[in-house]
Amino acid sequence: MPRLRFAPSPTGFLHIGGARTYIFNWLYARRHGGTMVLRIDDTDVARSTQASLESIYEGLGWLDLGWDEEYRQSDRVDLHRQLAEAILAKGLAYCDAAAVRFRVPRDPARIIRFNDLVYGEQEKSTADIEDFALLRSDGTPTYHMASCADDIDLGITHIVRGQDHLTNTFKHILIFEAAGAPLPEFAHLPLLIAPDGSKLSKRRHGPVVSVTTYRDAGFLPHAFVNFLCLLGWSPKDDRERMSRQELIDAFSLEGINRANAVINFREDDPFDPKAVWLNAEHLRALPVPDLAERLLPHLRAAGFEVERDKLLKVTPLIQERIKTLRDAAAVADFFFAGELAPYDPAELIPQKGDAALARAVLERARGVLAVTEFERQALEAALRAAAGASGVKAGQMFQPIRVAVCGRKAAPPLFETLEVLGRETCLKRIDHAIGKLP
RNA sequence: GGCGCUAUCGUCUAAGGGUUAGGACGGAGCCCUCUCAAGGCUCAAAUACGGGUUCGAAUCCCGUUAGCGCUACCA
Repeated sequence: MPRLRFAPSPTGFLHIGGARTYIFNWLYARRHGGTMVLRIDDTDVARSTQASLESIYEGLGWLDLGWDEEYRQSDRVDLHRQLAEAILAKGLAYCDAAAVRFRVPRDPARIIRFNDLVYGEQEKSTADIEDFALLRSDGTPTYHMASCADDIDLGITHIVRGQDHLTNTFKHILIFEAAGAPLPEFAHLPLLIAPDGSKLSKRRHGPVVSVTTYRDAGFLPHAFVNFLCLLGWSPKDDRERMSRQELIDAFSLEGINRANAVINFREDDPFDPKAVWLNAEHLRALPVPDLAERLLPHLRAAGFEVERDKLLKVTPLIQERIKTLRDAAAVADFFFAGELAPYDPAELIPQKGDAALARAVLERARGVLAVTEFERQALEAALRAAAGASGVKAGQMFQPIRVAVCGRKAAPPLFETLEVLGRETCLKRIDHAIGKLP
């Protein structure tokens, strides 16, 4: 059974490139009934921080992609050192000052080859590889040493990682050979880059590179994972929105392409429009109770008092009007706010009408709403009839009512909205609106 | 500098010798409609450049250009 690993170093926040690497490893492991290993590569004690370790757990936890085994390199230093010593004892490395350095066989030079599952046949002459450190002068293992020793010890069969490691792989093969270990399969992933072609960095690009930013912005983890999968990989059949199971079933390393992928964010629009669209797609596909449950914390965070029963009624009205969970606060505010935010009374005036018409319509509507059953069909019938009797078009009747009860022109369908709001609130808001008119 | 990798609409991608170079996002327009959405339809938009090979090249080869990576006792 294949064994995959994700080996982040806790020297910064989990960023989206790392998340994508994890996802591809995870997908491959699940696709082939393998094991997913999380290994924290914390050999650089000086740069490792607890905060970034927590950000890794936080980010991976949110993605909802579990791992099966977990290790920390700092617990395994003896193992790394032993392998380094063994290589030294075989005469394949030498002491350089106090450090131990691998002696790359250059006389005669030989060609090292491997077949990358994404990039194909790779080869490089040892003449172009310099001797590299295995152990630092303080005796601690370097990344190359620790990583290979662990990959061997943990029985990793597939190393799937960023393309920035492609040329390191030749060094790693040398270590595997020196250790007498079988070679794993290698697959390198194209990198995620910024619109200007530079690599993603927290310093230059800000929070958009951090996984938790997407969580906080109201992305669904399954949508976000779906989006990341589509960067550098495709199912080849035009599918875009895919469930977890569909991703697992369709995933293959051979389907990954080789060019770096741009994540399309801008300063004034920090999220890739396709990520936002895909999120909206997943949002719409969610059963109402599920969506309501996810909306709840975001609405409460925005300061609204929200009861579950009411939210269950509001959710279907906003489901296709929000692109992120966080949008709900702005779209559904009037359902939960005790008092409407101030709005311009001019909004109450319908097309081809004036303030007098608005007042007449609202007064008429008030009369109707005072006596009609608060159920969408009854409301629609009664208000349409009222419009006809007043000699105004339905739209001219509905618009002032909508603004009066919602505080704005863009809102969910009117009759459903009235029904959810209830008679008392609607009458109160219409009275208020009439009062605002000159 | 050396070594390596890459190049299809603005972006993500499909097509891997024969297609009007397909889809999606985003953009424009139309339809639907109580507003806003959602949905439907339509339009604009690409094979980096130059040489080969071939009856035929986005696709294979070479070169150029550009971008990226590695070249640490960072990972």
